[in-house]
Amino acid sequence: MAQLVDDRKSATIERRAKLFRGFADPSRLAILGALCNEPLAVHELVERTELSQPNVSNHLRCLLECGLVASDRDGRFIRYRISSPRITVLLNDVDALLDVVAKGVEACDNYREA
Amino acid sequence: MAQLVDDRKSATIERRAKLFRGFADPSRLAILGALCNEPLAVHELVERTELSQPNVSNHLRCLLECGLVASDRDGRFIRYRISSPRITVLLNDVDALLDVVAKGVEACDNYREA
DNA sequence: GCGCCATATCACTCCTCGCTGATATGTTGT
DNA sequence: ACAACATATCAGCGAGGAGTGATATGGCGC
Repeated sequence: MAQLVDDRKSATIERRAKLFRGFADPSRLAILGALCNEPLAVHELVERTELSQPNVSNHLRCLLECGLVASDRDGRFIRYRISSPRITVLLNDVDALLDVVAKGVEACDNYREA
Repeated sequence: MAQLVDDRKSATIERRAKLFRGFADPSRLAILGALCNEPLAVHELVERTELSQPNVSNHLRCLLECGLVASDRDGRFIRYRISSPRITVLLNDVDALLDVVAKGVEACDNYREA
């Protein structure tokens, strides 16, 4: 039983970690940030994020698989949009937390200065 | 000016990404999760998370530098606590988002099955 | 002061993930 | 059907970071 609880707990933690990893990349954040304003096609995302096209496509595939974005075909374009307003909520709360800890986060050199 | 805006925007993105990376690790999530309930000393965290002591200390240093946790000396113990309730808010947001996308996240194999 | 416990630090290895460059698939007009 | 554009896929490279083991520091009681 204790084991069962542990398993459930760690399963939750693993899921959380995996979801956080989805957000823990500047390229994906740039894409999600752009999509929070309006749905966009891939080539539009390439323009705005200044990332390479394969790079954007790769990230979109990941985000799509994870269910963080959805896609609709529109002629030869494929238009992507965020799948849930909860994503926007999450990003806003991160900014709120950054209001408090931004200095520390920037100073922390345990991983590379972005 | 456009350049300035770009710089500001990308600086925001980099900060967000760095903060997300802080949360994007099962060990740190286990530590933060435990601390959300009550302040704990290092050896207590070691017991509950079943991580090695150096490992816990390393993560705590990082979390401390980032300002996500705070510490108080208490005799020979050092008691750690989360620094802001916004962290709890953020973790709740993630769980809320997981309610929607959990299946997709687990299925996504672009990064390793936690 | 000495041993003990609590915590921190460091060097090292391994693994994961992001980016690139080339190429494939698909869709639309003519 | 062909040319042009939009998007997806894949192999390979390179870097960042997590964990371990050994060791150092620091406070406490006897």
